[in-house]
Amino acid sequence: MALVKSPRPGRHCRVPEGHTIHRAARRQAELLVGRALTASSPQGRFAEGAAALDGRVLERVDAHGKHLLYRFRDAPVLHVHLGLFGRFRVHDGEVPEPRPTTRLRLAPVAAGDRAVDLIGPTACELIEPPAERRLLARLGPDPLARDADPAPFLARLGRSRAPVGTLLMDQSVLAGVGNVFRAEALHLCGVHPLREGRDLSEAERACLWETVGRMLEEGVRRGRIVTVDPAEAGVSWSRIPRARRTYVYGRDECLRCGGPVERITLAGRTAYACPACQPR
DNA sequence: TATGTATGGTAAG
DNA sequence: TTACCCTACATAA
Repeated sequence: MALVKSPRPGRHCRVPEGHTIHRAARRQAELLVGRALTASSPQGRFAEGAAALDGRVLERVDAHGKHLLYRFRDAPVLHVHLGLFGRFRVHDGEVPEPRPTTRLRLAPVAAGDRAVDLIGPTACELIEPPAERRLLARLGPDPLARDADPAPFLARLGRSRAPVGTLLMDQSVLAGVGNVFRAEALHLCGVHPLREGRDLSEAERACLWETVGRMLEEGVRRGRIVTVDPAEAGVSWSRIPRARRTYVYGRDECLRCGGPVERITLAGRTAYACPACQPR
């Protein structure tokens, strides 16, 4: 039997949850919106779509949960989802040759000093309005949206018999939460992931919404996931060591009480919980 | 060089 | 539930 080594928090922090996507939307809008863009697919799998976008003016970039929608003048909407492996490489100042795995490169026609590369996405496609409506219709409220309404989220939790750990990862219940935020929000609210949604108190459900929202906002500001309270860690945000940026995610011992962290597979992914801080 | 792992999601059985 | 897709990087061999 192989020794199972636990992932060290911070060592694999490139895979995106909602905050990464909102941050990317903001940054790319700064660099690209209002300009005619060249679009190319060095890797080749999006050659046709890139050709349809080439030369068009980008008008806006919207983030919904973990999904990105690029709106061009006189062209279909570009839908991007990074999935587990996808990432952006943003170049501002010097633009290197694209890597062979670059699915899509967007760059202003006029300026040769900036470009956005998309690598390894789960989705990179042009969609028509009906498909866009279907996509948005299957997403729950996104706490990062300006007009976010918690009511549908609270109601779904309140009537579901599914484990709350499964519900938090379900993008139709709540958009933007991934495995780290799931683990950390449940821990901060003292809720065990295996409890049924409908068994949570109103205060616990409200705590989850509020906590997830705070963590996502902090993630957008910081550009990384830090969920521990700096006061508790005794240092400023930027000085929290990598190994202490989460309470239970990826850890063997709870950062708060030192007790063992249990691992449960929920919604196909490893959930982390401290049975002492999060009783069943 | 090969293997294992990852913060995601979909579609098929 | 399972298989599968997508990529980069660390570690083992």
